Amino acid sequence: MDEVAAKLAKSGPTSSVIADWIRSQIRASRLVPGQRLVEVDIIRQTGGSRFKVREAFQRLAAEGLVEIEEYRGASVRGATEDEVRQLYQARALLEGLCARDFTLKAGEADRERLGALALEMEECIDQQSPERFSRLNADWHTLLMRGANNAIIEDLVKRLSTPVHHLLFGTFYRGERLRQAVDDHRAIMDAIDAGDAAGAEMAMRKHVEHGHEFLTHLDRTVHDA
Amino acid sequence: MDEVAAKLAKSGPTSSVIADWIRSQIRASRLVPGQRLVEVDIIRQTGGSRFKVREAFQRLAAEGLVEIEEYRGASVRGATEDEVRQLYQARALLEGLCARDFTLKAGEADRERLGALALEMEECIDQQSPERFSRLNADWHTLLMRGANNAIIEDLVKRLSTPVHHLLFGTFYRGERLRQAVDDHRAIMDAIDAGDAAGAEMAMRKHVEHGHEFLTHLDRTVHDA
DNA sequence: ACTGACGAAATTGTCAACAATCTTGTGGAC
DNA sequence: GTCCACAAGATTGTTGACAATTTCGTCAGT
Repeated sequence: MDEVAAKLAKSGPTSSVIADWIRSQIRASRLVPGQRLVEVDIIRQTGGSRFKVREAFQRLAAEGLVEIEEYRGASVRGATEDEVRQLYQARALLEGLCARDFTLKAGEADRERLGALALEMEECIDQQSPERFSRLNADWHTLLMRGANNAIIEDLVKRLSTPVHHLLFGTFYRGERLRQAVDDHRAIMDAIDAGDAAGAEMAMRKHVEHGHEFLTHLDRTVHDA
Repeated sequence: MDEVAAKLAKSGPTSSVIADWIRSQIRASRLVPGQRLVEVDIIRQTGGSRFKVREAFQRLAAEGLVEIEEYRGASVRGATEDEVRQLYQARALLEGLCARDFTLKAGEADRERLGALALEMEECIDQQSPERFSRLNADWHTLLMRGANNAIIEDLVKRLSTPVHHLLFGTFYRGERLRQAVDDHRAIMDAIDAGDAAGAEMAMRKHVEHGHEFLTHLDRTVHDA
C-alpha cells in the first residue's frame, strides 16, 4: 500500500496545492478580477482546512495575484491596462535574455525538443484546438527558460504571466494570432540554430511584444462591442 | 487621542509588519542563510501572535526569501553563486529599462531630487558612513524606478535585491566601491539630462554589472582569507 | 416609492489548546 | 571511547471555538 498517498488523502491538500488550484481557476477565468474568495467556498471545493486556505491566500497575496482587505477577505486582483504594458515590457527583456542564453548554453536534446513542440503547435492551427495550443505554448516557453539555465527568470516570468493568462487565452481563438506565434517561434529557433544569440534575443522580444499588441487589439475590439 | 495608534498597540503588529521586520533582520545580517526562524523567538522579539508570525512566514516563503519544511519550520534561504548571477542579470535589464523610461517620462522635480540624493552620497564617501550610503543608494534607485512609472519592475527589483542586500552591504565599506557607484550614477544622470534614453539604459546596466563584479570579487577575497 | 436605522446572518480575525513530529540528552552495551 | 535505543523536551501542524466586522434583509417613517 502507498503510505504517502494514503497520508495525503487523509490530511487533505496542502496550502500550496490549494494555492495552485486557485491559480488555475484564475487562469481558466472561473475566478475573475474583483471576485471575492470566500473561505468556506474554497474549503468546500478543495477539501482543505480553513487554516490551509488562509495560508494559501497569504502566498497568493505575496505574489500580487489576490488582494487581502481587513474583514473583507481575499479577492482576485486585476491588472490595469498600464500594468499589463509594464508586465509585457519586463517579460520581453527577461525572455529575451533567456533566448540569448539558450543559444549559448543549451544542448542538442533541448533544441530538438523545442523544435518538436513547435511542430505540434503548427498542427493545432488546423485542428482548432486553442487549449492544446495554449498548453504547448507554455511548455515551449518554459523549456526555453529552463534550457537557458535561469530558474530565477523562469520564476519571475511565471509570476508575470498568471495575471494575464486568461486574457491571453482569448487571443488563441484567433487563427492569425496562432500563425504569428508559430512564425515567431520559427524565427527564434532559426537564430538559435545559427548560433546567433543577439538575433534570438531580438526575435524573442518581438514575439512577446506581438503578444501584447494582439492583446490590446483584442481588448479594444471587445470594448467597442 | 489617536484611535488608530491605540488599536495597533493593543492588537500588536500585523503579519506584514512582522514580515518587514524579518526582511530587515535578513538585510542586516542578523539572520543569516540557513538559520532557522523559530516561531517563539520571533514572537518574543516582535510581540506578534503565533498566528501572525506564521502568516508572515508564508508571505516570505512566496517571495523565496525563506524556506518552509514540514515540521522543521522556516529557515532563511541563501542564494548560490549562480543564482546571484542570474539575479543581477535580471536586475541589469529591468533597471536599465527604468533608466530609459525615466529619461523619457520623468519630470524636472524628480530629476532634481535624483541629483540631490547623488550629492548626499558623495558626501558619505569622506564621512565613512556606509549605512547612510546604503540607505541613500536604495532611495536613489527607488526614485528612478518610480519616476519611470513602473511599479511592476520596482516590485520585482525590490524582491531581487533583498537576498543579496547583506552581501552588498559589505561592499559599501570599501571606498573604491563607493566612488565607482557615485561615478556610475553621475554617468546615468548625465545621459538622462541629455535626453539620451539608450545611453541611460546602457549606463544603468553597466552600473548593476559593476555591483555584481564587486560582489564576486569580495566573495573571492573573503574565501581566500 | 424612497430613505435610513436596526438587527440577524455571514464572513473574517484571533487565540489557545491539543496532536504530530523532530531534536537533544541520557544511559547502557560493546 | 563509541554507538545505539529510548525518553523527555522543544518545535511545528492542526483544529475548533469565540470575537470583531461587514453585509444584507427588514421595517418604520416620510
